[in-house]
Amino acid sequence: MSQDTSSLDQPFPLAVTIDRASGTPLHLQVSEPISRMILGGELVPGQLLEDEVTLAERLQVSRPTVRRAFQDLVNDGLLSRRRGIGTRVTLPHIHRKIALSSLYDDLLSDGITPRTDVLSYEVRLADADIAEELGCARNDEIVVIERLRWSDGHPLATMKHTLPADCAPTLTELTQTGLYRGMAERGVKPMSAIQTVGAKVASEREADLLHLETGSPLLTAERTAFTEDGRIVDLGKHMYDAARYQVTFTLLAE
Amino acid sequence: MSQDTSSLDQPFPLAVTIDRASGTPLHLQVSEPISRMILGGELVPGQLLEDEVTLAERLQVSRPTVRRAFQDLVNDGLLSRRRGIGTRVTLPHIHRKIALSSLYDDLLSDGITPRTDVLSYEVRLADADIAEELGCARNDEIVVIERLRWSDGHPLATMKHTLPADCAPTLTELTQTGLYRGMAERGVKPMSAIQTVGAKVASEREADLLHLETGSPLLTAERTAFTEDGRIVDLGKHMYDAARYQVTFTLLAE
DNA sequence: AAGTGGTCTAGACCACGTA
DNA sequence: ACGTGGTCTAGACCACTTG
Repeated sequence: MSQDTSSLDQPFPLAVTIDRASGTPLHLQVSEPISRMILGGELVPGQLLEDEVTLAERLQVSRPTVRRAFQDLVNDGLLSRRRGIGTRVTLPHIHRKIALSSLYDDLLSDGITPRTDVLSYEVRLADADIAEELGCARNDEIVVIERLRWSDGHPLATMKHTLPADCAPTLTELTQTGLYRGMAERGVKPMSAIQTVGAKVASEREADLLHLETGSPLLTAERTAFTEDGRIVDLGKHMYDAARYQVTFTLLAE
Repeated sequence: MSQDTSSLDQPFPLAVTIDRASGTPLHLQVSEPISRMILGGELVPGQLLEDEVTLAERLQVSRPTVRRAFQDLVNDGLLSRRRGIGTRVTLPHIHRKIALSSLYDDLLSDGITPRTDVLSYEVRLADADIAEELGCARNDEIVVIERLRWSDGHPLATMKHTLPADCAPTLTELTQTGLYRGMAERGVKPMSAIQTVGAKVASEREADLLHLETGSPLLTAERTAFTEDGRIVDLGKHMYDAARYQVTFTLLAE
């Protein structure tokens, strides 16, 4: 019977300290350490946390402040709360919502990958179709880039980008620092993107580029990236070797 | 110049009324009408809303209550707020986060689709591998179901499910009401799922089932569905005709 | 009955963007 | 200087779950 009262059911003594002199908001001083402990594995799924009243007293902050911190963590999928029950760390699969897919990684953090070749870099004028897709005017200057991404010594993906010329890095910047970093240096920061994933079989050209047989399966991704003010700053059409690349994400009911 | 002060920049006179007698929380009585107006197109992207102080006065509720309502809508991606600026309806592409993908639809609302054939329905005992994947014990009873989903008179997907026997609908229920409804009738409600999407080419059997040529591209989805308490209640392995099915979703930075 | 989270109030002060 | 949202407080009452 000594195992019946599992340590999971004992409120975890959260090692959180509040510094009222630091500029950071109190609710963040509460939520961030907890978030780190969960993501770092120090706080395991199912672990019960202190109730909000007790924690507020202990930290000498108001209850709404602790509530705000806990609620943010619930919205991030790290905690789950039930009235009359308490607050617990959610089950691990939910956490992946944070980590997201590797497709998401390459939205913001490329240039880190070991090798990305630039296959072509063209400056053109937008025709009617491109203008429509990019939400720009006809004959606006655009840049079309084709790249080949490598991983573990093998080609992993072909990536084709179409973007307004004023957002695009120069060819030199592109090869040296990556696409999104080059855009950031122009003050262009994608804040959201809508993405469609599908499948096709490799054409002869695609197979050549990716070192595959013609007819091999490819995972396709079409992504439209937006800045905060709604401007379209990148149209990406990518093709991945399906044998080596998949997309994982979490779905929540409701 | 008369167009410079666009109607978007005039605070929208929100038609919200508060009923303190109704049991529904005040913050919902504020946020839900706004949500409906945005999703319904009545409130267009870019529209400025009343500031929270004014709205709180007008509705005779406290400022934190209005804040709570607005913050929920920000978390849903419907509003965006900037200090010193105000609160505006976000740009339309963000709203799709709500609608999610059609893969998500068939997580919870199948049985609505025009036709789903049951190809096989087997009761087995879990071997070591299945037990591992399902998080159950070896030799627990499990049910393995194969189905074929149709759309517009053509087969769209093969769907294979493995689930604990006590979660599974009977064959009769399955054919009459659909899988997830049958599970719901057993009190089994999937609350979240983790899903991996990839691509492959059709084998001879898959091609036959889907009325395709061998070697046609297929979009694959493997989904593990969980109840709120973390129990695994469905392992799905699905294959879609890539020519007719894609997955769309939204990515947000940070 | 006791303990939990859920809701709500009426203030206060601050940081930021604009004019 | 002004108006906006961001943060914080110290209470209060309610609804749900468990012993």
